Amino acid sequence: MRWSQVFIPTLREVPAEAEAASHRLLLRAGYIRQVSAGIFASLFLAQRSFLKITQIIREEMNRIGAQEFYLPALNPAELWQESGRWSADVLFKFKDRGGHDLCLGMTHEEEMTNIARSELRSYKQLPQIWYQIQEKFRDEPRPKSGLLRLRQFMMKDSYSFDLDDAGLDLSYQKHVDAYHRIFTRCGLKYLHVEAYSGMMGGRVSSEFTAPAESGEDWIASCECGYAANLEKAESKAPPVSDPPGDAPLEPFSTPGQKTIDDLVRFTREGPERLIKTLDYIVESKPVVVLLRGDHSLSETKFASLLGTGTYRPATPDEAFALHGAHLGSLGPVGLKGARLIADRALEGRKLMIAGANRDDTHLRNVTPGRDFAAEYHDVREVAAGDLCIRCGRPLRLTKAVELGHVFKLGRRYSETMHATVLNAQGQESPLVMGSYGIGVERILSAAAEQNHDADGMFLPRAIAPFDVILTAANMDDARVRDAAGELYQQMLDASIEVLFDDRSERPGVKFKDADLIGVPFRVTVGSKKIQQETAEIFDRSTRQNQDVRLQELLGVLGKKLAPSS
RNA sequence: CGGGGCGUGGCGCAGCCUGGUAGCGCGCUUGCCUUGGGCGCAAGAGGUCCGCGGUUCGAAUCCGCGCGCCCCGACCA
Repeated sequence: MRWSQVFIPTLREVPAEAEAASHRLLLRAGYIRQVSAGIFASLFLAQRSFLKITQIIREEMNRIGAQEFYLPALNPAELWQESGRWSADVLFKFKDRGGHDLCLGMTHEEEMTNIARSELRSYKQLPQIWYQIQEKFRDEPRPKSGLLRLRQFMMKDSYSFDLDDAGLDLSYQKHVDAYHRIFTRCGLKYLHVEAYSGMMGGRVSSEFTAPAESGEDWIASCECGYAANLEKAESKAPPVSDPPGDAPLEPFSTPGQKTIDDLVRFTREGPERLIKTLDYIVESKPVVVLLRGDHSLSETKFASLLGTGTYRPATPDEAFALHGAHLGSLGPVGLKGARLIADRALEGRKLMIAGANRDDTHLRNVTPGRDFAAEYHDVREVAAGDLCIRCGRPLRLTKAVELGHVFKLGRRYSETMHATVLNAQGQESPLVMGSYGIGVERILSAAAEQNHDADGMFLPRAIAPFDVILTAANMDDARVRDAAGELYQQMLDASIEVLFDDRSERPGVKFKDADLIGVPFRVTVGSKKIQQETAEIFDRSTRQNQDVRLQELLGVLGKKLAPSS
């Protein structure tokens, strides 16, 4: 391709709305333009990149025996009403001219299951893995960060159908293997982490995430290999020492001391010596949660434990009705009429401080187990400084972009949608399903996040729109023009994907653009060096410049391109 | 959905407080010049000042109501 003939609208200045690095860069480099919140047009460079990414995905999916489909995004309401997801508020819904309810698919469990149930009859047809690479639509409450959270986006989603759990385990593992190959081939730094499955999800799920500044997920990881999404991550709190011996409960006056911070100042005890009492109303019943003063509740763990997402913090009036005291003096001792859940970090502790359920009063020497009985569960969010549950070393917390999610769905859809096959005994048996997604735009965004500097991007070769940019420093110099033209032809003949910058711009402009757009190598032909029959090969990621004789250039370049191909 | 910010040629911004000719830089067009890191000179083109309503002799500017976009939080099958 000749730059003079293609559309690559690079920007010198950054549009004000772009904050995330990948968003800024992809705009400036002329990859994308925004149409509306969370809706982007992919221009020439972006589309080239996406085609490379989807090709890698396709090859690796095909390698595990998955079959590519193409399904409609436009769905009748009935399908979603049947699965129970019609009420999802991120689902785009509307009516056709006949007044029929329709929606745009946000994933394709319903459609895939629908095909499976009407076509799969026998266990002998299993296992099946079906996938597609298609647009998904989600009415996100808050689209953001360029291509990182979109309302319309491209997703590879696959679905496995097995007769039993053992089969599902196998299909799941195939996907995990394929995903490792996909993200490795895309040249990304990534982590495979344990994930929270969501209220509607199955039992097991894990995510592939790319550490990046603009990521929305927090990942806890350890040298020993343990890694989990913060929603799911478990940890040991560093040990805390309580006073020795034993002592009876002792109320003391704490006028006006309401928050943990207040009490820390007032009592001169550390926050880890306090018990934090939180009241929730769960499906109209009160649930009281106890945490260490310096810990915070993980709402996903809490919801997961409750088995429902229908809960809210209690109002001050409701808390008063339950405890006989106002917020700020609540505690577990003597509490009746509520389910009492304590975080595991309180197990085995003693002589702590908690609210007395009397206004402006707290209790000293509160000892879990002796002074109140609670169910112990892990309900707190991992905090900086916590230790790995496997090996005891300190956990790292990293921001990351979720690239892919693999789920063991089990029978959630096959049961609600009656998708069964006959097993070897001739009995109807619900299909055991898995679902597996990859966000295509997020791969490009994560690569930009991970591979950029002040001047622009240096994308991994496998997903960069071109392998090489051939820069003719001065098109008015006939020797330069001829030599560059010849090199261009040689590269085309060698199947190197080359963008020939033949514009009659000043060299500075061309170098700036070349640095910006994410092509891994630049070959520069200039007036001075052409007289020595040499040109330069510039490695964008390392910024190493190398003079190479013209007749050797193709060979040297070929070697540089080879390793990652 | 709560909090904050912004909306003025393609992009980045000033003007708004204190109402009276719509401006600057970049980009774009043409000519000259220059040619290894966004060069210089000159001449141009390009604007429903987000929309609607109100106040006023007069509104980009003041008031009201909307809409859009960004950020933080909530949410995220």
